[in-house]
Amino acid sequence: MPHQPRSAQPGQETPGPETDHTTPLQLSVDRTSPVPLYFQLAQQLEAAIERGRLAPGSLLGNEIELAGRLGLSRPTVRQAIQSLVDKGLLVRRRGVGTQVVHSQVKRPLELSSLYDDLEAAGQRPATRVLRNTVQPATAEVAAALGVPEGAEVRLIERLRYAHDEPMAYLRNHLPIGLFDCDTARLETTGLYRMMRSAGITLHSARQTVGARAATAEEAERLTEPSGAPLLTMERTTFDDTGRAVEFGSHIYRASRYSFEFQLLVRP
Amino acid sequence: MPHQPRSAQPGQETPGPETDHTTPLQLSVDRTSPVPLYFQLAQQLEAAIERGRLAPGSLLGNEIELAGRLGLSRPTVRQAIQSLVDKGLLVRRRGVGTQVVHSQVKRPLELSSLYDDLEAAGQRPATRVLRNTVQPATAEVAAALGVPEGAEVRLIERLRYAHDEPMAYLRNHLPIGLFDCDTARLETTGLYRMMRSAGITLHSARQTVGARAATAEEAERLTEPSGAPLLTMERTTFDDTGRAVEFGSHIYRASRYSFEFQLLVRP
DNA sequence: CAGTGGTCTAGACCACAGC
DNA sequence: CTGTGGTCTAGACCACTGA
Repeated sequence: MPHQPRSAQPGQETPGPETDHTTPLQLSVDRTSPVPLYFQLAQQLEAAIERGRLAPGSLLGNEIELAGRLGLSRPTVRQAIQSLVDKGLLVRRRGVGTQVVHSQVKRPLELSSLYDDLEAAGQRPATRVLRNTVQPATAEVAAALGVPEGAEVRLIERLRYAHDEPMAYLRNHLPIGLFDCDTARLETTGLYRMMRSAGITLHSARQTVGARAATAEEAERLTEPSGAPLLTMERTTFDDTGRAVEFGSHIYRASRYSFEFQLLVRP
Repeated sequence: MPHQPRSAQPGQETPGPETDHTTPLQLSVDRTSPVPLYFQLAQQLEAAIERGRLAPGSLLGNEIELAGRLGLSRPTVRQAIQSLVDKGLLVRRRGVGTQVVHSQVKRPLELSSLYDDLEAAGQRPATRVLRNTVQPATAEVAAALGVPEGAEVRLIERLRYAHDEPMAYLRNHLPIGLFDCDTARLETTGLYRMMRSAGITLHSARQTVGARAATAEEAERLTEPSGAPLLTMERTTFDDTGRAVEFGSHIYRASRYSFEFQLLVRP
């Protein structure tokens, strides 16, 4: 997600090799594969767009013809196209056709953990677990997690480092019994990765991002001067059944971090 | 979107009237209506969930039976259900059935303008346009908007007030000719509302949120003490064809604002 | 006008969950 | 085992776009 080291520059993407506008595009499906036909087609179209074989703005050819060419039914082809429309890669216009979206649309950023972000950025992340206990939920935590006030919840406090420098102070509350919350594993990986490997399917998160000046204690913990601007984030994460699986209340050194994310308009 | 006055409290939702778990739910479609059948069904299901007539976790009844009851085909019913699954209101489990998600999932926040947010929060927003000109695009702006460097783009600088107090300093770059950018209208409404009424369909936005200390000039403009923490936001907004329609670079008084938004995991 | 996507039908077989 | 959703087919008619 969303978190990005300040140092990371949004590099300009180099254009792919010259697009071949003559051949109509090589597409085929494997009916012996367990992969759904619509999914195979969607993957191939997405790859073609990605590689520039389908130029931005170019028409895809009508659905009937595409279905005939692949030996598929029209609904199946439509399902493939629809999945790419949902991803924002294609646009359908009645009476016109289906075209590749103009300009390179960057793919939406994933809901990843700060740990993964740092690792992907080559920042050599490290974690120090300051606390890993079970406590009764305060009113705020109970409301966020949807548990009764006073119910036991796990509290985890961590310092996240990159290149041996503190980057963020992370405070998480989790429902107990959801998955094994081993301190040793917490030190070597991210919370979301632990959840995913426990079979939890993350679905959405609601966040509030703000800023404020660091207190003396916070400043010391993050090796910032007192009063330095901090980024604050509160996040409640939900799984695919709508249950809250995590409530976090974090602070980041604003001098080192900013959040990057993609918002989608829900029509 | 995203922007929320600090003062706004996320009020606890009061539970609806007692759910009737006996009657299977009143559903019907009007075949004379121009509204698609799957959409009518989706609306009714959504309303039922909203009103608590369908309790969280309750099963919806299988698709075949539902189709039979409504006189619809299964694919049509599936299309309705799928749209609600996409919205995060329903969960499908093979071999189990379709159930309403646990816990009230808040609906994703919209990509609205700061103006709309303030207005919705009863903050009586006002805008002062400081600048509304056409300029050659800098490298950064050109990259964000996908236009050649040096091409003419519109530059708008605004101060946004709430209750007669400055809240944010907004700086926008827009492709020229996209829509009429009248200064008078800018003072009485939001940019996104102007775009929408010009027929532009907003699709997604990519944002970066950070924080830093205010410079002397910024502090004065926002009536904050020098060095006060500011929230910074850069945003590029895209329409449904993938074209960048706006690039903004804004600062907000951290003492007054935080951003709230919802992230969705794209499977 | 012809061509496109938007919607809808009435079937079919399969994979997986839970008993 | 039964019941569920997941996938797929081969048609159909309509609404809109652009020439």
